[in-house]
Amino acid sequence: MSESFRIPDEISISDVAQTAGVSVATVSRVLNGHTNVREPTREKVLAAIAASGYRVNELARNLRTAESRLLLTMVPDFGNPFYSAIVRGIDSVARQNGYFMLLCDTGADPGRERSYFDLLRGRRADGAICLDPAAVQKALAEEASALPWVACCEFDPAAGVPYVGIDNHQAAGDAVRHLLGRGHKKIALINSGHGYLYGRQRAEGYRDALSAAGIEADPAWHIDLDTLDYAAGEAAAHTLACLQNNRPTAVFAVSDTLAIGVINGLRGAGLRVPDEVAVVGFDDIAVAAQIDPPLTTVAQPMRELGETAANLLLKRLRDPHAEVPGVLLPHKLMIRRSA
Amino acid sequence: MSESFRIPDEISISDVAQTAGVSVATVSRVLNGHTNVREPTREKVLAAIAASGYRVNELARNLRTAESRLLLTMVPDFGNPFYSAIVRGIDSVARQNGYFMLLCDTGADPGRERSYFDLLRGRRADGAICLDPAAVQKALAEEASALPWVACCEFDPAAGVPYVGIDNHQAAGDAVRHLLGRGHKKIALINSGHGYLYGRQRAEGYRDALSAAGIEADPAWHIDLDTLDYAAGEAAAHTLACLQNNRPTAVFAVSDTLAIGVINGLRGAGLRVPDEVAVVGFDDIAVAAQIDPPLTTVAQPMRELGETAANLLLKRLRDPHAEVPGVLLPHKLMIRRSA
DNA sequence: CTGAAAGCGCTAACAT
DNA sequence: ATGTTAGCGCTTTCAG
Repeated sequence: MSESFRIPDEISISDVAQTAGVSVATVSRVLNGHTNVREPTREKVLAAIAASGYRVNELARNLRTAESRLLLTMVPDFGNPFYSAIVRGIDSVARQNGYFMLLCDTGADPGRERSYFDLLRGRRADGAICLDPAAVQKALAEEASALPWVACCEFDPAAGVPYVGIDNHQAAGDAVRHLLGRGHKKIALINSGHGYLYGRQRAEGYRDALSAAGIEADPAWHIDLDTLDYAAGEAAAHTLACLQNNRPTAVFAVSDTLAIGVINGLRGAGLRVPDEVAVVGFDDIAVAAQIDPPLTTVAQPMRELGETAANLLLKRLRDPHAEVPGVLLPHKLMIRRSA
Repeated sequence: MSESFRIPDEISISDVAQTAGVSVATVSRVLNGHTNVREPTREKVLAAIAASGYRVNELARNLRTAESRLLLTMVPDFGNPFYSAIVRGIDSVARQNGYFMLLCDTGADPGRERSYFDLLRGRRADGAICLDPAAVQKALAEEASALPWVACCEFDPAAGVPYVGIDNHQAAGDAVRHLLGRGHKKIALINSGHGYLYGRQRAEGYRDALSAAGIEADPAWHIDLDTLDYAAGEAAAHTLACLQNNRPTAVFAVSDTLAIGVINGLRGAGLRVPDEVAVVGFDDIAVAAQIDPPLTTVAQPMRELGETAANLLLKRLRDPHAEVPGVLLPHKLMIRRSA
């Protein structure tokens, strides 16, 4: 089972030093690739390491060097495919720069988010990227503002935290104008809860595009949801379908998951998409192009969003005093068959 | 470099001790909730902590206590919704037991998986749950077998690593028998690459169910893919659709993402589901019930899978010598409209 | 080129 | 009840 009751890897640098017949300093030098070690010595050390199966205790190293080379990414819900492409972008630049990226699911809960920020405070991670709702971020804005983190997708430009995202107001306007261009005048909005900044911005974009066209929306067409589940979208569609006398002919959902649920709900209510009701979504997640009819939606540059966020963070890590800008990336309307 | 440039939170336990006029031991005692501290003393310490904004350096604490209370979960691709429910199960039991769970995306790459295992070796995490392909796990089986980890969904019963999963052979058989029961005799199999154990097991389940019914499958109906992308399923559907003289009337895909792609591809080829071709998937991800037609699929108990994996790991952490069993959880065929 | 020694921030005996 | 002290395993001056 085991040596004589010590688990195999209780070997420390001094054990290695001893069997190699050198000092711990020398072992440390070869461990870190320092050049000032004579070849024979280095080889002795390497041999001792190999023979013992020694592994650096990163905890000790991190304590000494005061860095962990770990980055955290916090998402409100990693069940939402929207985040995966972003996270992959973050991961790839982190990796290229010698960092590990670890993902945390906060469930959009301030308490949980806070606990992950504690990993930062406790020096167990060097920095973080937060995709949580702006409201959640705000909950710890003051106390966390000194911490090395950046906001992605959701951000408060006034918070003094570096961020990257898109112009949601404009993007929502583009979606609505596309619907307008197809002759729709009765356009519903299916939005997420008020915790999300993007929700407020897209709602404004929707409203502004409508009023610019001289159209006034029926309040009954404006539905606020507290989740982005498919099921929530489905339920919203039923609500809309029941508006007998004044049913909208189009709906703009602020998330593809919602939009997909809406299409399903419409189908359940016997309404055909896009003939009777057109639907446009937001994000352009992978499955959006797979469903029937393929979803017209506003594509976010997900991978670039992630890469940019990671680069901003890295920059901030290199120079804590650097002015890190907020950046907005371009979106793009993907016209498919649902609208 | 620093000294005069110290960032605000360079405060250590001894600073606190000093301003509180006590020893570091006492500060440590109140930090850890030990009872043998007089109330007035405790209050002095608490005040000093609050005044300074002091935060425990977890790195130092971890080094001293030799545990990090961090758990790692490695997935081959967190873009696949199948994993999110499992991960959520893991997360919740980890949290209940005072552990943080952090997610790693290995991209099914042995090199990356290895680097995450290094976090374990370097004592930066206490344990891990691995959902990677069995082949990837195997790549480091020997060297990693001493490490505290468990396998989830993908596992090699002979590897000596605790695991949890389902009976893939049986589950695939159930799917195929359902198709058989509907009168299908020409049933295609769309499988993932050979790296996945579940792929081999489900292929066998498929074959066995078929031969038990006295049916021999045309080799052209057996398509192996090297990804689970929607697009791959779509492409496979086209291949199948082109089998003019001997086109299958049903397809069993080993993943819902594949099945959804297949349905889309079939539609593109002008074939109606389920009338002309029936489709059954595997996993029962959230979107499976949303598409048209709703997908018939084999549901895995995803959340329980995750919870069980976490419990096995925790058990192993508590007692490294405990015999931790392999466990198989029940699956369930969800009959919807696609087959 | 190599070693001795200090110390990162904390916890836990061991004293008092 | 509180303080003193010895490390956890490592990196890094500072000497030689």
